Amino acid sequence: MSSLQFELQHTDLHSRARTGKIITDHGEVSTPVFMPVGTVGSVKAITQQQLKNDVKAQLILGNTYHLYLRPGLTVLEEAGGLHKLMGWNLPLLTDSGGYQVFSLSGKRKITEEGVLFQSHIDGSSLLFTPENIMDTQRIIGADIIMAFDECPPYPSEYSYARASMDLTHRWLSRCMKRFSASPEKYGYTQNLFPIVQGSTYPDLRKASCEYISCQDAFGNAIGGLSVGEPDNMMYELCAQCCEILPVDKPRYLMGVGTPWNILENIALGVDMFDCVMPTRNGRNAMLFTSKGVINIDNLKWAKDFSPLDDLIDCEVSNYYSKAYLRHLIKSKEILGLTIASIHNLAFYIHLVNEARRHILQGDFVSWKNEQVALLQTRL
RNA sequence: GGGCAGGUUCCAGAGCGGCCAAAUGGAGCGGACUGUAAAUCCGCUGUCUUCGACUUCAGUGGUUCGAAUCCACUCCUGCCCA
Repeated sequence: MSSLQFELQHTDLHSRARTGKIITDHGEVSTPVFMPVGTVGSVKAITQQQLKNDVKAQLILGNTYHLYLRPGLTVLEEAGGLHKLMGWNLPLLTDSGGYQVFSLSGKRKITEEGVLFQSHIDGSSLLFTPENIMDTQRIIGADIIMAFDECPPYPSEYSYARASMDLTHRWLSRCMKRFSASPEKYGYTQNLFPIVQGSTYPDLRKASCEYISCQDAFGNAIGGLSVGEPDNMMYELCAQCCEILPVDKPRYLMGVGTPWNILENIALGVDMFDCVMPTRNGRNAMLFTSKGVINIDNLKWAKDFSPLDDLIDCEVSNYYSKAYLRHLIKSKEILGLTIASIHNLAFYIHLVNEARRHILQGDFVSWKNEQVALLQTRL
């Protein structure tokens, strides 16, 4: 079986930040990369064309739990996979449903075998196991797929965190066994990323990173962060993980985060990020811009006819004014959701591209420190 | 000119003697949101510095221990008849 490729291009002298390239059968991805989240095969409120042309996304996410429920396996299989169903010919990554173990904690029961979910749509019982999650991700057909894990909440007791991590590790073995025993369905390569857990406990994180590193996967993910812990705690744990995880493999920090979170974690050696924040918060009136954070609902933008952001390379951000977007959002016009989502995603991707440029240029740390302060400004 | 029905806090609209600064919507204002059960959710929305105090339910004057609620008149609004 062939594998994806990761080429590490350049490592910063003053931090652990690096640039690289992931090569998949659906194209190349420059890292660091931010991946928009399209849970059900849709980055909410925006089209695939907008994703390519305005947002300039290189890779987007789908979610196994959600896609399994709708549209379901028969549709996905007959379509020839998610790429074809949704009309996205660039790389895709699917999360396994491990996050739903966390976010739908009131609707599931964890056992050694797997997780028994009560469907959030119709209440029916569904057993997700490492094996059937692999099978489902084969049918969805993303270029990168994730191991089935448990994302424990913050805070978690040590004993719980340890047991949860061990379970995730046992599930990983089952995932890898099933994955390697099952053929790719659509003639292109898929690769499985294992996920580090261990909650907020350094010794557990260390153990998990060491365990994960031994699997010799194509890339490795850090899970269980950005679930409510303070930023500094996240950075410390992430730093620790990046020191252990292989240098020559991409590192994916799952679910992170704010623009400043992303810059800080790039500095620690993370290559891949995804987060719902630019889209969800965009739909809820929060804009991330080159000059700081805007709540476009606020009265003070009502007569601000300046562009959303004229410092980034996005026609939508350069063209529409704050006053207009405020009007759309206040009026609950559907176009407002689209413009806000495109802008926020374009901003995130611009930011990560700038990070790459500064890493290559050699002034990443000073640029990053300046940006981290600036981007948090409440405008 | 006559007959009905009404005038409540930004709007709509409950309340019809004390539990009313006044339900519920909406609008407005503010906040939250991190591998998406989210175009969602949570506050605030008469004045004052909090417990609390004070001024409100078209206006004026009454009845009553007590009135947005009852009575009288006045002023408005809608519909109907001349």
